[in-house]
Amino acid sequence: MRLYKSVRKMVATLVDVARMAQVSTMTVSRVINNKDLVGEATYQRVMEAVEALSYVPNSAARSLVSRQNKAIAVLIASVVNPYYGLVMEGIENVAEANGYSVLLINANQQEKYPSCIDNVISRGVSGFISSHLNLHQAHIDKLLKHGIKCVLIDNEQDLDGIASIKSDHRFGASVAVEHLIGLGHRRIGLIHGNLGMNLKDDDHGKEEKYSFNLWRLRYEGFIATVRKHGLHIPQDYIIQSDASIEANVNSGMLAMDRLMDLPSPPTAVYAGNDLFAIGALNAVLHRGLRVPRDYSIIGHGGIDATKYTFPVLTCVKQPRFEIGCHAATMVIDLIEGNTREGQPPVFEVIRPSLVPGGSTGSIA
Amino acid sequence: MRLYKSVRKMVATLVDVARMAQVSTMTVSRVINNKDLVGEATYQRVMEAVEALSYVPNSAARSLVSRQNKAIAVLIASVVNPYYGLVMEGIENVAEANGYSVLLINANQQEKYPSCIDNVISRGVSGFISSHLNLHQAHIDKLLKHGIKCVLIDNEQDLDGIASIKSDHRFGASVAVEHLIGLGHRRIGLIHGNLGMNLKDDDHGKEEKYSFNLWRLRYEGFIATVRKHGLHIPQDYIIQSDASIEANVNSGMLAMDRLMDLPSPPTAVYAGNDLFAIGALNAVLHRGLRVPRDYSIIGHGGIDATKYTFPVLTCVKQPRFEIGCHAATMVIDLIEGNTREGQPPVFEVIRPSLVPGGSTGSIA
DNA sequence: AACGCTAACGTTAGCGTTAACAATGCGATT
DNA sequence: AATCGCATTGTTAACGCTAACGTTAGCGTT
Repeated sequence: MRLYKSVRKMVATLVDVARMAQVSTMTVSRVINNKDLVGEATYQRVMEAVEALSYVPNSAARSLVSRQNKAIAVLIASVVNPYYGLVMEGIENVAEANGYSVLLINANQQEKYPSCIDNVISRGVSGFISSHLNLHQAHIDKLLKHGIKCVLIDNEQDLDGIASIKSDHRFGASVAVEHLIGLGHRRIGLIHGNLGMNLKDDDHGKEEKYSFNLWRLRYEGFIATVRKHGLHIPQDYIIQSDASIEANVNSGMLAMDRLMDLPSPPTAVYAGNDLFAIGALNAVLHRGLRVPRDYSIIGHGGIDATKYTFPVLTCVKQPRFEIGCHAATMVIDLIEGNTREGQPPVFEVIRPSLVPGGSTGSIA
Repeated sequence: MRLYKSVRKMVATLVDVARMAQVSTMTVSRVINNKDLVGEATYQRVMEAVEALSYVPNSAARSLVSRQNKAIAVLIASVVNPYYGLVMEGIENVAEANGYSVLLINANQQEKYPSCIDNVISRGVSGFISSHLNLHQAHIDKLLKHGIKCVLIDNEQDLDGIASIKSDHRFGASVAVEHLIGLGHRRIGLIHGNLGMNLKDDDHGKEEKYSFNLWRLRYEGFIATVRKHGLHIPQDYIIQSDASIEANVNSGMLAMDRLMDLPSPPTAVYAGNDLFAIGALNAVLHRGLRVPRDYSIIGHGGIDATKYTFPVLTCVKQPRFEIGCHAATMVIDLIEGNTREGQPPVFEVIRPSLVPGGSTGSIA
């Protein structure tokens, strides 16, 4: 006789419940899954046993047999980035409402992607959401091969046939600029991040064509809109800054300083993200000037911090919560086969909207 | 002959790898777990097969047999709360470095706790961390009964014998007040949240004694410190506000307005959290007054938003990243049995530190 | 009365992995 | 040469659960 059970078994299993309720394990299984027909009396007896033993189903066993574990892996670049909070919240909400769990995975460096992907596969999750990463076809293919349904949020590259959600950054930029123009501004500055052109030819990047880049899209939206209104924007009104999470606000300040130092500075600035905008705002205040009296400033993103500034920052807001909800709904639909077979993958574009604050005003 | 395999098997398993490498499954298992001795040649052969089949171990099967799934569940009240970001980051970092995954669970309402706990148990995680919740002994007992190791971060109630991490809120408050007194302030206001006394006697709360409440501790720290310096603080310098995440900044503004309207207002304010402080700051600026010229303001927490204000907010900073790291290290130690059997559970107290900013200054 | 039908429940096997033990082979030791 | 020891690999059963199918009893139908 082997001594497998040396570690005393402390947790009740289906077998224990079955024994206690004097039924077969299958009946217990049916009861706790609310399916098939089970007699009323039996049902009660089983439930009592479940209570008495405080039985909780073992999901490892479940997913082993069902090849589904009702979990969704979420890959994001940084938990700290205030942008993701609401996205996560949206995902979590929908997931929870559908009985799914969320596996959070930090993919802060591109080199880590492969191991993250393996991790995801190994965990046997049913669904996968990535947010604002730069996943390649190969990564996704591996996931798909393992039967994992994928949804991408604002992936840098366009990937064929993968369900995805994108923010309409170009549109957002145009909303911002239209707002400023509507207020009478004709000299408008732009602070943006890395446009993703002229990439260094490193090993990974050689064959990549960035068909999607947040900064370039916002830049293009800006240019298109000012052009549409026939405004002439001098080259030195457009400043590229460091958008890394650590530098953000600071580089916004530096950029604004440069703009204010121009012989003929802009009267309004569209900052490509909220932290730039906050930095710009602070730079103005630092000189003892006022917003929006001296400069109007508008941000893009809609993070909470925009509500904490004085004056409150006007910004273009991305519906982050909704994006998260959408993404989760999409994966779950994919997992549960709610989408018709032949149908092409969902490909949603979400439009941001203007949130008026106190940092923009009519030109004097 | 049954038709089990009707869904074509698309993912390679140990058996496939074993067959390809002409060895037993056990040998493959040994190879991928890098343990026991495996011959060099065999090792290579197996690894090749693993590569060729792009085999990824099935963690459901693993955890079924090992009763461990190298996952840690993290229960927090709100993903959006900027406070948790860095805590999560710390947890994630340590977890990942040790091969653990993080299961994120949103427990935004106290009524949801039981189902969250069941969820955690069902998922069969090895470890459990909760952050800033109000878990009861019963919740934890259920987890422990199922062999799940628990660590609590700033749980509202003290629970016997459970490893936990606490911030020294009282000390933090004293640091803040000492800082203000050091600058010459003698009329100091306090904005705080619900002290958790005089609780309504609802069904759940009848037998509860809150031995730990963030706001009360900070309040006590404030009182003790001003008393130590022999300062007289009139009752109307102390304002209780709504600290819910939605109201935070606004209620900080309202509170500061009330303070400024006093016939003899304080010269400095210790706001019990950063968002209160930001609100207070904005209230001052709104009146066209200046910080710290007219009022000094200090916050407590150290969220990123403190760096975005103008002037930058002086605050007492809780080492959130470190707290997360600690918590994760503690659970993993518990899980892997690195702690001696007889040893009492770890019970750590973390002290915050002052982060000087521009919102506090010497009294005129 | 023989039949079929169906609701209610039971049996069996298998999901992919690993712990425990067994077996093998080969050089070294006595 | 027989024995021992060790390194390496194999065999078996079990983890907890559920899909697929089998069985039973009670009912109505012809």
